[in-house]
Amino acid sequence: MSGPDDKKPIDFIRTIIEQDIERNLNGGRVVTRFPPEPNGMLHIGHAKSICLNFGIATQYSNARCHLRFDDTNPEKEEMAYIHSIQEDVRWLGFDWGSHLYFASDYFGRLYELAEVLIQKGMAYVCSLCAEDMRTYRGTLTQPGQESPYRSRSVAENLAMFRAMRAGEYPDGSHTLRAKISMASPNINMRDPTLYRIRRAHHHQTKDAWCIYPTYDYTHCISDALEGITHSLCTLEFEDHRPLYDWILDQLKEEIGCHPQQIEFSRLELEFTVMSKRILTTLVQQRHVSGWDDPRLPTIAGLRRRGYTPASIRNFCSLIGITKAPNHVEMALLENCLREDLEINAPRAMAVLDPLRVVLENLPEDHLEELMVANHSQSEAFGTRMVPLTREIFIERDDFAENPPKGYKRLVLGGEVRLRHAYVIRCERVTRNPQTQAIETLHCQVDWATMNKAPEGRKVKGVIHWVSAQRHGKAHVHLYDRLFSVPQPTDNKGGGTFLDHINPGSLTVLADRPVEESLARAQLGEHFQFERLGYFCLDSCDSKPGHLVFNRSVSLRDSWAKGEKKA
RNA sequence: UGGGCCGUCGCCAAGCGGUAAGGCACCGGAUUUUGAUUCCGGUAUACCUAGGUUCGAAUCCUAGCGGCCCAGCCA
Repeated sequence: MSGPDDKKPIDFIRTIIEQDIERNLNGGRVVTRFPPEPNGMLHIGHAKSICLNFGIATQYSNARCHLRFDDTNPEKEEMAYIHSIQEDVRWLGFDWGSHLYFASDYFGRLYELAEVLIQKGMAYVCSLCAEDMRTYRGTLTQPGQESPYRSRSVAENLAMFRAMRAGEYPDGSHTLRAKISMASPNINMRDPTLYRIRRAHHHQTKDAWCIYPTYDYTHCISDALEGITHSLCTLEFEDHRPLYDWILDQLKEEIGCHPQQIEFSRLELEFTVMSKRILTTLVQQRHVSGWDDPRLPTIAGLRRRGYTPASIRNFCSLIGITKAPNHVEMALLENCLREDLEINAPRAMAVLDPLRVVLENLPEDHLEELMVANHSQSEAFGTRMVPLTREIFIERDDFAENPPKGYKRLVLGGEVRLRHAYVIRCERVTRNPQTQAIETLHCQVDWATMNKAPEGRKVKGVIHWVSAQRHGKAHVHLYDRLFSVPQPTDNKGGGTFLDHINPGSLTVLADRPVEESLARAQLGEHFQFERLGYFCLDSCDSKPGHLVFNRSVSLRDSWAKGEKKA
């Protein structure tokens, strides 16, 4: 791995870790973990966490990072996500080596430790139904009430918990709860649930269990069993830290390892959503084509859109790690991609809105095979052949009848350079007799201008083109932001995120002329279509003979910017 | 309104008592066969506000103000 993402920034978490290393805490070892729940696909917010956790593991000498599936809720989880998550982490460029774990690996140990808690009088079986438990919990401002089952004897608790495990009770009839304090101002400490009865088939443990441990009980113990030193999570778990610590404190003799939980703020990106629930809704209600829809901030979507692992890693490095709420602009992400592809994408030409041009001083059968550079800054990209013929296509907005001030492209009677080829002059236009729309431009090439500046005048404009007689065809997908407002989930004035979906987020252009060489493009391969943007061959819809290009990101366009202002 | 957390340029973000880094965005200008890239230059007397401590405060203290999270047998 090389590139800008190698510059490791020092954030408050790394500062803590470096202090811990210096003080020889944990024998100088650093063990982190990335703990996804397999109930959806990963998104750019997860990438932030992945880059943090795995980044730390690669950066310090005595360090490693585990991939652990937090699979304690079988009803919502699927095997398919377990595969896609691993694929995404690997694609981002990270490796967990042999350290692949499942929280469900620890179900046996977790159960034993629950009995230990019961024996210590620190947990009890509660027979309140869900609704009653909510009432007993109290509110933000009022303390809760103790469950009437709170004082069951150790023996009774043990017997009942064993019966729960043995399947002697119906789903939801009892829970195992920690005995902490119903008066705690922290609601998470008001006797939180540790185990619930759920007859659900688990993707890993199959039907071995009918009781499942909760996140709060499972996570801290899983961390401790794996010898995690720094358990990094997002801010919403800050209120859970006292519980994380409480459980491990009770089990000090049994486990003897107490990882440090440190929280950082989650990533918010403008004009999109990061909530798994909302992403799932968008997919299920078909507002997008699937989890890998190129408009989605999922790793799969970004990959299909044309984002590169390096660009995403660089982005994660640039946004930093803090506890402050942050809403990062899309422009930063886009810039990271441009920065990568500017150096790494070969160039090609395509015309998205074609206007026919006849080069009248070329013979009908003119065929000039131009060898052009695949990258004007780097010879390593080699060359390709681009055929020049009498008829070509140029971009419709590269010609103007009434040019705005400062227009550098083609006008009637004016000159422009055809990229990699000659300077041409536009002599006249012909129109559609019905609509009066311009149909064809009639131009003359200046033979003296191949690889040479024209004599006695300056030609400022350069436009791209494709032969009308020898070209390939491609469908081109143009993407815009999925939502029309910066924070689609902020609905203070009523409504939902669905009200902010941008109806113009996808534009499909069919059968556009592209240069012949693109027929050899590989799935997922990146190109810069000169003067237009970066595109990548769609890994899903593209087939041999049927090219589909996704626009990953447009080029910067200071002209369009000025135009908009005028 | 109980508890937890946060507040430095339009957006991220350094800074940890010695006089406001950097990136993105934006605005100029140079070079350019991509109006791209590259290159130069500009952009917070100011760090939520008000007091205080100090020779000196974004950094320490006090009081306010604003924002985010928490009442799943979700994670």
